[in-house]
Amino acid sequence: MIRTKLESRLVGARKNLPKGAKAVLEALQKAPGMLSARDLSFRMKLSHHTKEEQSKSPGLTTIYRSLELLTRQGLVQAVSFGDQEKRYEVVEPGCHNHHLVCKSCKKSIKLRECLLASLEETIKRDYGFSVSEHLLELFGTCQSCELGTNLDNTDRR
Amino acid sequence: MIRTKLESRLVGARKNLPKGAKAVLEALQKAPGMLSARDLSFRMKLSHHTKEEQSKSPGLTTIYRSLELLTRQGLVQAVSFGDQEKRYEVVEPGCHNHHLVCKSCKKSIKLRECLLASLEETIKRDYGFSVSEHLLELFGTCQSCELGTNLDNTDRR
DNA sequence: TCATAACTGAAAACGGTTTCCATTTTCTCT
DNA sequence: AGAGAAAATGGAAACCGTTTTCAGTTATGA
Ligand SMILES: [Zn+2]
Ligand SMILES: [Zn+2]
Ligand SMILES: [Zn+2]
Ligand SMILES: [Zn+2]
Repeated sequence: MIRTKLESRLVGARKNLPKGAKAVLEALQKAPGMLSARDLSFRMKLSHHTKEEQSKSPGLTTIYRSLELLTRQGLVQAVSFGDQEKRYEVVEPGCHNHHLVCKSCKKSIKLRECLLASLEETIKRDYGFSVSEHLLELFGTCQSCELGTNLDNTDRR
Repeated sequence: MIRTKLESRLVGARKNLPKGAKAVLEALQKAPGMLSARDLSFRMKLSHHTKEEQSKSPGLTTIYRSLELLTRQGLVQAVSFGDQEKRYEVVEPGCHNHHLVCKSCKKSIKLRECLLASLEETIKRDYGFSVSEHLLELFGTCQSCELGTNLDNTDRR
């Protein structure tokens, strides 16, 4: 098959991922929400069955390195809540998400769109500042927690 | 002088601050921008002259405790940029700021108003989620860096 | 095949923050 | 003022997420 260099680079992006990174990406895809590096490590171990298999799941170092790689490639997003721990989630390649994080049940809801896209224009005009990245996360109480109808208090971020 | 309990509590807020916290608040007020706890510690030491005096400036532990106290009282805001280190700045009591952080010169510009205040209503409607706090910081390039007219590259956050 | 580069992981280092605990300062009541 | 209780303080150690180091392993490609 004949491809242009650009095509190869794009198509190859996923293929050429090192084994560890591929495993991390898969695990993240299966995960219900955001995961910290350590959470991820646990989950990857658990997803195997025998002790022997578990020991083959990548070490923390590789997980961190893979997350960094995947983030650079735009396949994964690091989410920061202002605490020490970063969480990671898969994203539409090149896109990003923001979240509503319930302080009561700890679940997080993805915003359907970036609230800032439109504002960056305004900021350029008002401040002469060109925004290239931003950090936006919202905290509060989700509907079911507010109504007291939330029985599921699993800390599943 | 006769005061209601509430009045006393409010007026007293600053007065009743422990010595260390008062010192931290003062240092923070004098500072040109946001400071990390460690930066703050340095600055407080430097602001004294003799060795003896310097040793009287509060230790890091007290600084952290004071920042926590001042934050609880709404006099200081902890700013998070998604890295490990928190920065602190004084705010109008009970208010908060967001910033435009230049990735080139590292200076930060305070936004004149919170961009989200109006959006929280929309979010309540669209997601049934009551926002009580939020994290919003913007990164990019400031005007002078973009124009290349910024000679002052001091890393003064 | 051999050489080179890429990848991996355990242990150690790191850096910001928090905890522990013994001491000092401040407050309260007499 | 003085005794006793409560609050504040600071150095050292612990903590915890993350990064670095380095020695060993695996893929790549002439
Ligand atoms: Zn909830
Ligand atoms: Zn966005
Ligand atoms: Zn700049
Ligand atoms: Zn705001």
